[in-house]
Amino acid sequence: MYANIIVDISHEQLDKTFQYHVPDALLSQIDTGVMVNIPFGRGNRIITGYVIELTSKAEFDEERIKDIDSVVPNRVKAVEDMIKLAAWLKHNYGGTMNQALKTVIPVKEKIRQKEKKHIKLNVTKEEAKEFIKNAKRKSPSKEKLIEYLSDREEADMDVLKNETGISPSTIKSLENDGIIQIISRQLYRNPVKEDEIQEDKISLNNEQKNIVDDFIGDYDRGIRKTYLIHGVTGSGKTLCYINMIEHVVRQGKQAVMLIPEIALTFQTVKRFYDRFGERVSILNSRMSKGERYDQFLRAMRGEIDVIIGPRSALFTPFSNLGLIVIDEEHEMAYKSEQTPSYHARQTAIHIAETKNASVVLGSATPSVESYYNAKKGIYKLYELKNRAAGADMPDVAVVDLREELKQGNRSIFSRKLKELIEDRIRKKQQIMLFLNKRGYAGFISCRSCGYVMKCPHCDISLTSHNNGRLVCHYCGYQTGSVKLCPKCGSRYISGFKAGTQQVEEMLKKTFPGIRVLRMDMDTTSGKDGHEKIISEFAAHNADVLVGTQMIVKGHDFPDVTLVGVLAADMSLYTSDFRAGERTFQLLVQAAGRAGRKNLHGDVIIQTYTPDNYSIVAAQKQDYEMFYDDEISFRKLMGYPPVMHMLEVKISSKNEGNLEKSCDDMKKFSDMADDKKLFITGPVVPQVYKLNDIYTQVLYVKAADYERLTQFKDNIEVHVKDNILYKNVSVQFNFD
DNA sequence: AGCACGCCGACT
DNA sequence: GTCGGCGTGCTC
Repeated sequence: MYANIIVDISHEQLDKTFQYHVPDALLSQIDTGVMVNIPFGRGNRIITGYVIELTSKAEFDEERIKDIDSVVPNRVKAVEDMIKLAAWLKHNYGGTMNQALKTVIPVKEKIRQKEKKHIKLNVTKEEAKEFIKNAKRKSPSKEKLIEYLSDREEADMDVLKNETGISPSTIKSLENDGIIQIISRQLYRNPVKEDEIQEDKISLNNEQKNIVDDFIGDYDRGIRKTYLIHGVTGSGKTLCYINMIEHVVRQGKQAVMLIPEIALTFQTVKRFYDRFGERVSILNSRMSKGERYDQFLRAMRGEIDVIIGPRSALFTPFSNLGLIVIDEEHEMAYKSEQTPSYHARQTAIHIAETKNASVVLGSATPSVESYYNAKKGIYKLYELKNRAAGADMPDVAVVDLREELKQGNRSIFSRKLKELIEDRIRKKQQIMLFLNKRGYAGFISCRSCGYVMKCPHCDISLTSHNNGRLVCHYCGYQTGSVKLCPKCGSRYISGFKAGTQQVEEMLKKTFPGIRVLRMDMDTTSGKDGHEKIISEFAAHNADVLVGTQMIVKGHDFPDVTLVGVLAADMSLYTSDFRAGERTFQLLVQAAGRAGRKNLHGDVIIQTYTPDNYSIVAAQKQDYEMFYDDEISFRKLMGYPPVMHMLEVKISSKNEGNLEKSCDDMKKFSDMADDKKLFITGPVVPQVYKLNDIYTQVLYVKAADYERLTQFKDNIEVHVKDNILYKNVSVQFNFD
């Protein structure tokens, strides 16, 4: 038996696995994650490493494989758990063990940044120079180093190496001579700090109290399971989470609170600080890797009880985890886009099982998966049906844009929306307009021949921006505007659908004097662009906020009493099986922005397809109705959660290679005779070419999830070291 | 990272 | 001819 081991040395060049032989005597003690002592290097000095994989096959010159020396006693359990978790990720989502480890453990190079090494003279300049003079032999390198150090108090090791080119062995040698001193210093990075701590004394209302009490009852009886809180926007889910977490923390356990990145508002953070003070920590994408690594260490040392962060916060090494909360659990952000493409919900439930913790999911529009599981009794379902502050639900109206066109209204604002906008301006209340599209005028097409301007690298339509240039959103490719159709030469080539910029211009034209703020990828690219726009709008520096998805998520503006969805269909047209679900979620969330205090809210949904069930259900704000329609569609088509689905992405820069491997991949279709697997493809997806990389996709469906992971394993084995797959990458995406 | 190998200039 | 400094490359 052999063990693949990662060496516990923080250096990039050693960031790979080494294979060791497991002596029979240790066989019973060795397992994935176990920390071992191994002989390493020419001198066979003993160092520590972690077993990440066991295999019977030697993948290295057998003559040169050494034996594991021993198992380390009193090991750090947290790290072993992390490695086991990485192995689980690899098994369930594919990819290599190294990729899995990197998602779970902060990458090594960050450790180097944390421990900055400095050197300084241990003796006076004169003594040092004397030493060199009296040395038996000349040593120019040492002299250079002493010269360098004479000029300054102390020197940064990295800088010194860069500037003088002095090698480590010179430094080492001088240290042995006692002339210099090497100091490694821990760099401290302080996480976000809140100055004023105010007690959040808002008490739970009855609905919330019932839920929290029931959860606490379960918890104290030792019941650990997954809960789903289905609560309308503004029903006070966060307050429930805080109370649940508090209960768990009081028992000396720790909690993870996951939030979709964009929803991490200052308000939410503050509420947690108010309750838990310094023992809360925050992770976010703007933090440096080093800062994140510090949070990792603080958690490991037991300095914090609660961590709030995006999906990666799941991997915080708590010693006694008691609860994982996932807010807005339906969000797509919980699914990783890189290999291993794990889903935070599924992973959280797995972690909770291994650590004897509970999971609480919360959403106003639960994912179909979660609701399905709740209905089947796998999760416990809690409902919050009322808005906490007592505000009533807004009125939602659907406007048929086809009808508007028939009546001769060719503007992007329906008559009803226009009327309400005027009304709100008069009342000095605020308006949000939501458009699921970025840029000035969407794609450019020829009205004569139908030709669409596309990116030569990505095969997707180019978007026209205000400056007249055409831009590819995927790769950033740019080109000048076109006057004549490149295909038929017609002059009738122009923009098609409205973008946020155009909406802004139309607003200014239609409602003279209106103050508009726009929030989309273009205006928030700056450092604090996002917050700046939010706070300006909150301060009433504008009447209307126009934006894409990001405006419908998480921000509360008490004076917004009108929300307009300009073209609800846009998200319906993306071609994946979750399009309906996403549209419903967006519409409900958009609607949730209207009328939060004691002001009544109105929501206008403009659409070309008013009969679509997602839109009808959104208009009624009826989740059950949406769910029933959606789940029968999923059942009919065999989509998740009823069946499970695996997407195998085969991609390559070389179109020929891709073609060959896809041909080869077809033979896996034969496995479909197995009756439990349904395989289609490989097929060419909508985006065939992206950043000069060609992709084809194979879809596999099965009722049993494990069948899919088996299938994935088969493919991984088949592809490995197969010349047909040279320069071809294969990636997996479950459900 | 840390060690040993081996080149090369300096000293005997 | 030998010794020691110092850069380089490898580690299952």
